[in-house]
Amino acid sequence: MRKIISINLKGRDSCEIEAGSLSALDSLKKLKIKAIDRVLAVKINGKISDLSILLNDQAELVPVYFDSEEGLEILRHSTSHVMAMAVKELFPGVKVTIGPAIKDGFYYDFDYKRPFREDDLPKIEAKMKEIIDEDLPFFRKELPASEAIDFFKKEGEDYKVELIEDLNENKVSLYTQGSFTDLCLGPHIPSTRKIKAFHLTKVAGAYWRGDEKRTMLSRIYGVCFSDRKKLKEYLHNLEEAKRRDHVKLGPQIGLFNTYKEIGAGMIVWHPNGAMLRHIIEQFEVAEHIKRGYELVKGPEILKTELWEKSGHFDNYRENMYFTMIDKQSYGIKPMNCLAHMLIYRSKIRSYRDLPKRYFELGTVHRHERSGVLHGLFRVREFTQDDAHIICTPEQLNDEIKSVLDFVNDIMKIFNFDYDLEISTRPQKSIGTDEDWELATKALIKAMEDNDLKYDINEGDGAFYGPKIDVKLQDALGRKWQCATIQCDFTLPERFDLFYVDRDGQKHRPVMIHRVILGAIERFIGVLIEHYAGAFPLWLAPVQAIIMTVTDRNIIHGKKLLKNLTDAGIRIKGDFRNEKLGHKVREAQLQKIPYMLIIGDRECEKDGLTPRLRNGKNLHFMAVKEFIDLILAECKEFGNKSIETGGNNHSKKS
RNA sequence: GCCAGCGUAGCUCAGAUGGCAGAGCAACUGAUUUGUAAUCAGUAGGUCGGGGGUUCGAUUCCCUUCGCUGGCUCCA
Repeated sequence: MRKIISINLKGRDSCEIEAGSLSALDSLKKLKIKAIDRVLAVKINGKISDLSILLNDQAELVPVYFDSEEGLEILRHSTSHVMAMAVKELFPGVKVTIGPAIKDGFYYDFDYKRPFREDDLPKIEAKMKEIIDEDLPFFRKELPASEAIDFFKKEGEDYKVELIEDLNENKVSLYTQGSFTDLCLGPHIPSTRKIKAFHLTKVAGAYWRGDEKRTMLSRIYGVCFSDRKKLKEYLHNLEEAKRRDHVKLGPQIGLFNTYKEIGAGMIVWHPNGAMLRHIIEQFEVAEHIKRGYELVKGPEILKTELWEKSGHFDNYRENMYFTMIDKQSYGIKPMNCLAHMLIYRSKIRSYRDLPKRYFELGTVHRHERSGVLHGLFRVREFTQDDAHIICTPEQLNDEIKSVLDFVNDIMKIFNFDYDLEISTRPQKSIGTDEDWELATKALIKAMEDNDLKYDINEGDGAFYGPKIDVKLQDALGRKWQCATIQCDFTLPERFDLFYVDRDGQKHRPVMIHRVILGAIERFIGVLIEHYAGAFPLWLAPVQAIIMTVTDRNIIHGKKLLKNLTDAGIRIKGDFRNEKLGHKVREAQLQKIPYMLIIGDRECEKDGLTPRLRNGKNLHFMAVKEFIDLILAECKEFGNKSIETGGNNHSKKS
């Protein structure tokens, strides 16, 4: 029996067709949508599908275009299938596993008798281009799981068999293009020629199903965009990121270095970097004192017994270093909380004393696995701007809220946008379910009270409590975890912390662990890349450099050097017998904000002419005028001179 | 820790199918006295990351170790 159905473009044209007579693509054509060749898939009543699907029921259609987020995901996923096909043709005996779309591209994991190498990529890429030129259509087929298992067994694709068995579905779908068939939910692009711009970028090892106890597979990464221009743009951004790379830039501008004779993951701060740290640390101390924190300082090593008591020994041992002193085992601290607990416990506390807010720029050591180390971002010794707030359960909400405000204030000063995530109870953890629930709710409530939007990160909390993680975004839009706020009911219990309440009875306080910048090392790494080494004046380790034109000007230059140093300006002098252009070039490469040119004119009129690092010259000015200029600029924290694109700090819309 | 790649002067890089190790910049010395991204000349600089092996001979081939890079796992 013929059935007539009505189809329409969401909120627009509609028409009637015979059920099962037209594919989604033909229907879209019939509805005369724009730029049909840029459509990759379709949403049918909200559900995303292949264009080849036949319409059997009344449908509201929304075309999915190439450059939409969903379109790109489909395109990238299909490209991964094309890559898998190319690899199978080039490397007989290879087994395929999974190959999803990811940010900017895709990957596919393979099991082959040898891992893939970078120099395999051009061959694979060439093969992929052949496949794309053949314009092979993607076919979808649904079949019972058992049949699919038989099919993949025959093909020798054991990983696919395992995947289907674990799916526990009666029916599965397969996609085929040319000689290649893959287990896949879809949807896919109509045919391979839709792929216009891709590039294979790197090879890497990856564990089967992310489990380090299972087979090491060989992963190939690629990027893929809707057109060549976007691909070029992406590659250009990579170059830009390389130009800002703190691992290279840091040593070049005299901030820090690493030394293999000292050891992996250990940072040595050179004068400019030590100055930068000092500026940031001083700033932080002042900000904390302003907000009612007290400075404290714990030792670097504490008895192992204490780490056993806190739960670190059971839950964090692999990351800790231990040493023996007089037959006593000690652990080098990986966190700062223990001493803070004992400081609290050193007196009987009344509810009137709470909250106690202990702040420490605490240097910790963690045994990070060698493969994860990277520049300042992952190190084995680092300093946290760490505080522990011990308060009554009633105060918890307000305290979390004020920490969130604190984070917001500081991020604004450094000109960072950020996102928030709540991480819940992990597998390996201590404490009761009730406490975890209570703590998690407290975090959520504080976020909602502050009208902040957040994501949930299941099972990603610390072993002693859930946390709010702050992911800041740098000038290139990359995200970094820095601040974290963690709620803890367990350590107060383990250390038997209490306060005496109005009722004269002992009660258990709650503890918040929190950092604002996180690890100073990582934060400085982010800053270097954010500013490309050209720090705003208040952070610049060297704010200005005096450069003389000839030796006649040295006396005046030295006088200025003293005046400006006395005024508290971080200044250097370049009195070498070099041409001015040479001195300018070097200062420029060092990204020093102000170059103060001193020639005969400046000597006669007793002043200086500043040149900015952007190449602009200011007018001649007296020393006093320059000092005022600098002090005023420092007060702005550089927020006017950098553009990071909008100042949205995660407020709910 | 695992997979892959890499390590030659302070930096950027050449080099040799195994036969005395090179350039530019930086450094140092001298000349030059200079006005906004590199003045000229000269000098010095290396157990080719370390250790072991194969070889008449290793920076080159093999093993091992240290370090770096990109991923995986982990994380501030």
